[in-house]
Amino acid sequence: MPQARTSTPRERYRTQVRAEIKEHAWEQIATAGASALSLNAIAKRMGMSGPALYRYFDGRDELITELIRDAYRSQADTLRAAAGAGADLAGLAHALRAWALADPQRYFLIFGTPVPGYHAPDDITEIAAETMAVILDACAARPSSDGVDGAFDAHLDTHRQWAGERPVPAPVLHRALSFWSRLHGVLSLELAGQFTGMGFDPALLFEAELKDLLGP
Amino acid sequence: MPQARTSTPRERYRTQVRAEIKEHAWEQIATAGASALSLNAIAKRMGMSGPALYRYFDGRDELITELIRDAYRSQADTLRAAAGAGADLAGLAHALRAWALADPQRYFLIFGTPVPGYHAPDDITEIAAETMAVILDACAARPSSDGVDGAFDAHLDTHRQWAGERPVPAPVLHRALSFWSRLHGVLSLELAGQFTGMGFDPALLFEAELKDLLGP
DNA sequence: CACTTTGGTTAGAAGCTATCACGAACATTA
DNA sequence: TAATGTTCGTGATAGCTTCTAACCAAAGTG
Repeated sequence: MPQARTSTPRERYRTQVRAEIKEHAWEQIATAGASALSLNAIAKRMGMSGPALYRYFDGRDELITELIRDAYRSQADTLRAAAGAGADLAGLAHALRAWALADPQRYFLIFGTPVPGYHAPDDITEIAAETMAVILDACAARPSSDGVDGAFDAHLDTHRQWAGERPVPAPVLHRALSFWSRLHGVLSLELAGQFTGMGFDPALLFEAELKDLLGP
Repeated sequence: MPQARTSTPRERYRTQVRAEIKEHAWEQIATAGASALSLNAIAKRMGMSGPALYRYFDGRDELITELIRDAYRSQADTLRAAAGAGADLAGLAHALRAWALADPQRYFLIFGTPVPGYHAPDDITEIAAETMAVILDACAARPSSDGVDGAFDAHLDTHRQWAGERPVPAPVLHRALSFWSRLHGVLSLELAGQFTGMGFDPALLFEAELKDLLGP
């Protein structure tokens, strides 16, 4: 059990209110999108008047940054939990898809349209690296041909600092990037509704891409 | 030559002003993103006061819808031009990438974060279908095994209304969807800056994905 | 020349973010 | 217990946004 002595009643209240604010923010984002997030609306729905929220967040940007942080953390936790439960690459893919479908706007908060001026804080890129680490480990666990066969593999062999200290062969790095980008391709198009009206089942396209990814 | 008699001076003025408004809108979108598009700022930069723009567009939504329409048209024209110049699937891929890199925010206007309430007008989906038609034709021009090999191919064989009347075999439909989703995967991640700081060249990942797509 | 349509203006309503100054509740210390 | 300091919430205000309404002038039309 964590030591509860260092948390004064005021701190507890503060963190509780912050959590409640984020709760309402998520609800609002899920229904109207991140661009329609209104501090005023959140405040009124919580029974207090506008400027009160500025006691808890420096402004709209800081709130959104915090939500982005939580989204990254949620994604990393989900994949880590799946990997911890013994999931292989296919299992990770399904976990990722379920996580994305559970809240599409949360997915787009991470992978959606970038705001030209915005630069994510360093700790966020660290959390993103954790997600990548889970994928990399799952890729390394799969048998693969060790030969460096393509120009990209040769390039990756000398540009691998994003993989940290892991001594994985270049084809594994390649597989991880393909895994990420292909699943993101299907998922983002599906979540954005680009497949609606086309008449086929996006889940089957996802499975087909995954099968091709893991296949021969 | 089109008959110029049906265009009165007033109509010419009107379309010219509309074009100028869209010009400024694109500039603003490219630098600050679509969410930061301000009718007021456009008006002031054009030397007239705010509400004047409402003579030309019903509101912000209609302007953005018009920009989205232009973006789709630009994409379709680009791909059609490439196909007309004899480009194969690889050529189309490179044309698409160049088009996306030329204006990332234009790409995200089409494929970026969807606004929950928004539904595109019918003519926009028609233009999107034109783009798909170009890709489908290029896919059909490639030699491919005719056997229906996967569950998804079987599914596509009975859910193919999105391909119109084209009598292409299911594997070709499958190839077109993979082409679209995989290239979108790499492109959107690159344009969103998800690869920055990782140290490898996104162009080479794009080439690797393309090669795998066209390969054996 | 008179009349209608069109383009532009200013004024204003309603909404948003964000800052400021003040009062009230709470916590801590003398 | 009393005094002091910190934190929370308020209303007022500035400045921005979209968008409507009322009005005026200019351009085209009978």
